[in-house]
Amino acid sequence: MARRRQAVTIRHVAADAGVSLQTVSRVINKEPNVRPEMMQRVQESIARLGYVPSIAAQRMSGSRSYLILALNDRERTIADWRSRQGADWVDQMLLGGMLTCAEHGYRLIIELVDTHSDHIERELAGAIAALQPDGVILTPPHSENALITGLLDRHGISYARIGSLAPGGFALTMDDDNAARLATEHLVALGHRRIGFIAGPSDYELSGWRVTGWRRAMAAAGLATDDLLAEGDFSFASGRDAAQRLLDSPAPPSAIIASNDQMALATLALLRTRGLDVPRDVSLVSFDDTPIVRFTHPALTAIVQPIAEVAARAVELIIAERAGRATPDGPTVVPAGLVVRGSTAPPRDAMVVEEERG
Amino acid sequence: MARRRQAVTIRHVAADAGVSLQTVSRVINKEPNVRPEMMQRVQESIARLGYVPSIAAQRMSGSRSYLILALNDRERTIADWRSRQGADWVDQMLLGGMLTCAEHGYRLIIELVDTHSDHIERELAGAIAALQPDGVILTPPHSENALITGLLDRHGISYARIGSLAPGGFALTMDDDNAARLATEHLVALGHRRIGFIAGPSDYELSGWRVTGWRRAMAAAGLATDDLLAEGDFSFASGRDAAQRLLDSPAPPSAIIASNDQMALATLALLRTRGLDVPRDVSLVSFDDTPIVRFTHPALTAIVQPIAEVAARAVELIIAERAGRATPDGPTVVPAGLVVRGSTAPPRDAMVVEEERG
DNA sequence: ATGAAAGCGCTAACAA
DNA sequence: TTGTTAGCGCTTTCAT
Repeated sequence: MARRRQAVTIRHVAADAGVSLQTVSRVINKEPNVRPEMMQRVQESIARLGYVPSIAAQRMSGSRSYLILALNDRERTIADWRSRQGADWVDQMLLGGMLTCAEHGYRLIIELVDTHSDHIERELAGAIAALQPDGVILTPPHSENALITGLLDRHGISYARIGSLAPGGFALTMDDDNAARLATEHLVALGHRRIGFIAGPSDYELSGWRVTGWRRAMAAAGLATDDLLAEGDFSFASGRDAAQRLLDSPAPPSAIIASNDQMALATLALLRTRGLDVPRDVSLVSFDDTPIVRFTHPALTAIVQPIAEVAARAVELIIAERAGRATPDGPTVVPAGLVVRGSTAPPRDAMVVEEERG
Repeated sequence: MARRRQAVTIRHVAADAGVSLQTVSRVINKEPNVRPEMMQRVQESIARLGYVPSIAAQRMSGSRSYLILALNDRERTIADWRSRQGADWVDQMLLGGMLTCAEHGYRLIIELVDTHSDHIERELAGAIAALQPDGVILTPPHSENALITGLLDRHGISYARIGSLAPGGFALTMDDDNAARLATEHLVALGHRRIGFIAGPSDYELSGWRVTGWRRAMAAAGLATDDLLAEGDFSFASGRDAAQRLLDSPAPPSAIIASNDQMALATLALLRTRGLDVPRDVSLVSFDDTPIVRFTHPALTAIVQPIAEVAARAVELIIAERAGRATPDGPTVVPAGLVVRGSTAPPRDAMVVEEERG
């Protein structure tokens, strides 16, 4: 294989336009101090020759690599891919992040990192040394990882943390407390009074926010939350256990909100096993709205996480900072939504009351 | 932002080990002509300093960028991501391709390209100029695109074509004809004699292979295929139309094989609309085995496409070629499998016969 | 507002 | 087997 060189370089453009390399560079980088007529002449040459700057060369001399790294948990991501259960977190990140990158001439590279802390610094340091990314997007459960943020701070690489409100970098959330409130209010409006909540693990900061949202909405409706909270770890098995605890309590809930899809599916399966109908006997709301919850029977009412949009915003923040544009001080909150499907209905007793009335 | 430089460069390593830059370079690239003791000394320095070569610099001087591009159809990919129907093609590509890349120090970058031919050359030429990838993986329907392969040939970039048997680059298939044969034989073994086939669009070469596999298996079983073939374009709507044609024929099939999941789901929905039970009245087999077909009622018997493995093999072929290792001449065929679920059963008449016997 | 020179980190070609 | 030299394509100084 011959040594591969750039077909068209800045040199060709400079020669074609009859200007110096610098002028071309200035045009490429939209720098000031170029007369409009010069700029146009150069841009015409660029278009005519089909010139595209080499990212490698830009990185070599300048400070930009036009690369943004999206860090995802290795174990969980690979497990999701292998199990083919329809989790589409990475796809949604790509949808929002990659397309937004493309708009600005950047590329998004998915990078998997081990949670195990021995590896994490070496791995990330290696990726940084190899790629010299202009920015890094952190996703749960790494958004709060001080080892990671410390490393990035030391390297002067800007980063965005999805699902975090901590200072340092750009914090973005998907409005978790509000989302839980939405789900709770939906059930309250249907007439439910005992609404159980299956929380996620506490190493995800957003788990707490969701509990808070549920608690607040319950309190606002004058409802108690004692004995109505169970914690899982986002896995199917833990969801089943949590649901079991809720259902076995002296006064079981007439509706359950699960903090993610796997735990909601586990709850659905358990309810079916016990001969309980959804939504007639128990209503069920899921977080995430990954593809599969549309295909269960009944399809699940779910909180829609705006993953694509939050990824897009994260990219925009990183690029804006590098471009020297103003960026917000506080966290960016992208609102979540609620999709009502077949798994929520008025509780049994409420229906009886209605029937008695009628 | 300060001009960001490499923290540890080849220079530091050379100084630390007391050798020349070139010797370090040779060790990094596993080149010959380095004494084992030298090599070890250098490797120790590399480990101690935590040195990782800059991909940008490697690309600048050498011929390798350690980047592999995976080309996917823009429109279809974005539609899949947005619709959140569980299509996990990209995930499976990442699972196989990215992890294999990582093993060899490469990175996989997903690149979306427009099918529209005006754009395709400019876009790809731009991506090549910007990234100078060491290899490109083509996926259907671009695997056979002469505009693309011509451009890659001219640039001397090695490429792999998934779902193609054409010469030029590395051809890989997922054993489509055999897969269709498997599905057909499964139905034949259950006692079906009229097995309908919904083909994919003809711009996907693999559509034809699947039809061939079905035809051969039918012929081998002594069964006719007249009036049992309908063509769709992989979309839900086209699947419904095709299923309609099959079911409205004078002698409708007792089993249907659909060339992808969307068309299978459409067939399932149509059958339900017509009050036909799956699998009691009609058996149904899908291609692809994307996540959702496990959650339909009944779950669908499906051909499992080894997307991850074929992506892994594609990456390996590209890397092997660049490393000067031997590569196979012919196409690489990765076998597909069949997962039997609830959508296939003996046909009604066969059951009647059995009942009469019993 | 424009240009010339220096060098980023690394490897290919050549020399020793 | 090892080291030296000359760039790769671009952006940063610093001149003009």
